[in-house]
Amino acid sequence: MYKRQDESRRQKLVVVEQKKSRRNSVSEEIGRLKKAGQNTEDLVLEMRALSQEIKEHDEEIRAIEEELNNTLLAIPNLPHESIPVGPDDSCNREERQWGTPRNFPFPPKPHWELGEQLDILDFERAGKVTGTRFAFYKGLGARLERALINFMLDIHTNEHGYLELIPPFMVNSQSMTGTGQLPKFAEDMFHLENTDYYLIPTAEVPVTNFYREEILAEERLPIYHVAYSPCFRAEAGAHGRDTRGLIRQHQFNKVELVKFCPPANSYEELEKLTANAETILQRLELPYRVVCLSSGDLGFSAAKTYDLEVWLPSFGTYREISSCSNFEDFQARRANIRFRPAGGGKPEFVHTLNGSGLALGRTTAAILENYQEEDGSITIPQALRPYMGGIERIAPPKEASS
RNA sequence: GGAGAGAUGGCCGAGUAGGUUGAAGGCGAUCGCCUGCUAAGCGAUUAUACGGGCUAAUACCUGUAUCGAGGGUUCGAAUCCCUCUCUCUCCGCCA
Repeated sequence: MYKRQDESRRQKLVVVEQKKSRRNSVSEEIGRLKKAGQNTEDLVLEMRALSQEIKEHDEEIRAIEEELNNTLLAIPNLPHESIPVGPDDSCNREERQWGTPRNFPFPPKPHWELGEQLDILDFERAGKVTGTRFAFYKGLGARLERALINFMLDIHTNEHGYLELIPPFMVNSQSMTGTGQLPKFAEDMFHLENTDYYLIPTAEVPVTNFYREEILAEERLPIYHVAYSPCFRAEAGAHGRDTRGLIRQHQFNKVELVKFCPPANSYEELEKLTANAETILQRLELPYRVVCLSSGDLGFSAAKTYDLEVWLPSFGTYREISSCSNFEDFQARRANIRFRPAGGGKPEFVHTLNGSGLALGRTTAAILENYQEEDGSITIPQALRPYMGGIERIAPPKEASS
């Protein structure tokens, strides 16, 4: 199908290019003849007809290319051979576990109850001010979220070698197409009326598109970027799922890791990127496991994905907190991001990777739940205390304030 | 938001009465020469993409396209017309 279209396009291209070649040379000839004062009427007439033909050919080719392009944009990426094959998440493969879920001598509360009792989260007023699936962070809750953002950014920039970017939080449709959100997933995003702008669902979009339409010198690779951004997701089709708490919001914060590298090392880079994200959970001493998504659970654009799942006591399960993927050249083709091989030669597509390092809302939820005490207070993880001005504990307010 | 100016090759910068301009000149870069070394000097080369041919080939030959983007006029457009985008200056506004 694709092959046939492509061949027909190429054939037509040859024909039209021959005609253009003739037009160019004859036009030049006409110029010369006119200068010499000779009659050129016949040639002009002939060229008029030829130009018309060329116009028709160009139109045909354009139509074929558009059709071809549409076909291409709707095709998902090919899964990597190392991932488990299966129809859905039941076939995902657990790679490893880290830490041991704490044994609570009391029934652990869900984070939204803790947050409301501590007066650091306010879902009700967010519902009034905006709507469902939004939250206010308040007092030490806001402080905790802010501390986590800085904590993550510092580790990734200082220890893991990522260069920080603060991206635009809106992007145009071309960028959304480049990373694979468009055209297929338009309903998952917030589109700004009367514009070509979308609120970003993840910093992956602006950061990956940073190098769109560029040819990078191979010496510059690999490129590592880390970016904090809020993320906006319409969560279409998620009615009734995770309706309470911070797990599934229309807006949440995230620190995102993005890599660009030559094809040869992209799987090595995926392991490193995943390990970088894991570091955050380890420093926060949050139990988690790493899962390799099966072919059926894999996203549209990814070739291989590791999910990091953090332990949430009130759920009694692990929940996704980071998703680390290798897109191979899928995004690079769409966004036309290439590199020139060190030895010279034709530009090749880079491989792109990204992963959350980490999603903030879920991290906050995990800290509240895993570090809760019987009286409803929260112990701040050791590693985070410098970012909290030395605060060790978030205690319930003496009197209910509002 | 109002008024004006502009967008040319890695960079700077020519080129508007449409016709060897893929594009002068300069800088930079590369190669060679020269020179005890360095500097200077001299010579040559110096865009990219996509096709076709020939191939071991990213080499070579050849075609097409590209002077912000898209469309139009014309036998022929960097040069004329329209639309859009972006940049700059002034005013207004604003964090």
